[in-house]
Amino acid sequence: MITDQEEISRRLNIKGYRLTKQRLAVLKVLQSTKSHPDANWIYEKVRKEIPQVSLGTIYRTLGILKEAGLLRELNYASSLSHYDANTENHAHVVCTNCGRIDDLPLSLPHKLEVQASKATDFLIADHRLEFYGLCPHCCPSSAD
Amino acid sequence: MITDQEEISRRLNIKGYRLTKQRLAVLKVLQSTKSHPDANWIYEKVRKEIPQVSLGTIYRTLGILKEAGLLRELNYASSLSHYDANTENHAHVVCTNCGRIDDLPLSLPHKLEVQASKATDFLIADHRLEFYGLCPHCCPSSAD
DNA sequence: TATAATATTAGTAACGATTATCATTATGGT
DNA sequence: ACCATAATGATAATCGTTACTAATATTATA
Ligand SMILES: [Mn+2]
Ligand SMILES: [Mn+2]
Ligand SMILES: [Zn+2]
Ligand SMILES: [Zn+2]
Repeated sequence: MITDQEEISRRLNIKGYRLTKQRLAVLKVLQSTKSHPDANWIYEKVRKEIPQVSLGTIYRTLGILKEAGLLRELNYASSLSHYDANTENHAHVVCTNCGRIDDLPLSLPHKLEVQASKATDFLIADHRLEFYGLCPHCCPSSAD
Repeated sequence: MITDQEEISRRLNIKGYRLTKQRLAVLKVLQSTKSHPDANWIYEKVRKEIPQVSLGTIYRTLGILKEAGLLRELNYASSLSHYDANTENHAHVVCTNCGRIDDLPLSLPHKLEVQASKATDFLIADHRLEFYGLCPHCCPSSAD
């Protein structure tokens, strides 16, 4: 998670973008949660600080921050996108019932990345590892 | 890939669905390709056999076949869903430039599944492993 | 500091993939 | 054949996301 404002600005500048208060606000909001929120959730939070901000700006900003490598976009079957300020490679668990997304302190062994590179003629740059199941609240056999 | 018609019918019946010619046609089309197509591609193919079929039926059918475990739905950042008749757990490589999706003959080590189960209180049922990069056609350094 | 060039924004309209609705048709069981 | 129910085709509606545009802010230049 990149929190240094100079570094944030630098990363945006590389791609030809400026650091505006809207962009910083979006990133701060995303960095303040562990919940992998969607664009609308971020919009509602940013509005508290910048009431006249528009949802279009949120989407535009999320795209730009992603391009600058300051966040990641996650999306799941037939649903909307979720965003994650943690740009380190890490796995997720997704509840197939309620949509809750948690981090998993787990990364793909380097060996597997190498194996993948060898098995294809694609030039691999990135990967995603996700587990699906039921969270404690949605698990029927649990008395939680 | 489940090709036996009795088995297809059985799997649908378990979920309370019948095997209709539209449903069989959709599954056959999907099973005939390795390209992980989207709903519209499937629609165009099915139309050749059943000209009056509607796109709504394609979507409805894909949902039902998925529920019956006869196909998988894949989707990627801010894009439409793609479908895969191979329901075995296997990894994919996705070209971030042109969208091409290839299979990777690679599966997640069981050890990692166990590790994931231990690291969370979710009840894990499934997972997805994907690599992102550039296919040979989109790779600038390649003279292909 | 004025001025010009450019980037960003808010507001809103448009888009497009997916879902829902509903009248009609097909299917399966008696 | 009759009935109950499931599935279809046609079409309308939904909704997340993008595109457009005029106004505003920022940066570069003189
Ligand atoms: Mn995360
Ligand atoms: Mn596949
Ligand atoms: Zn849940
Ligand atoms: Zn490509």
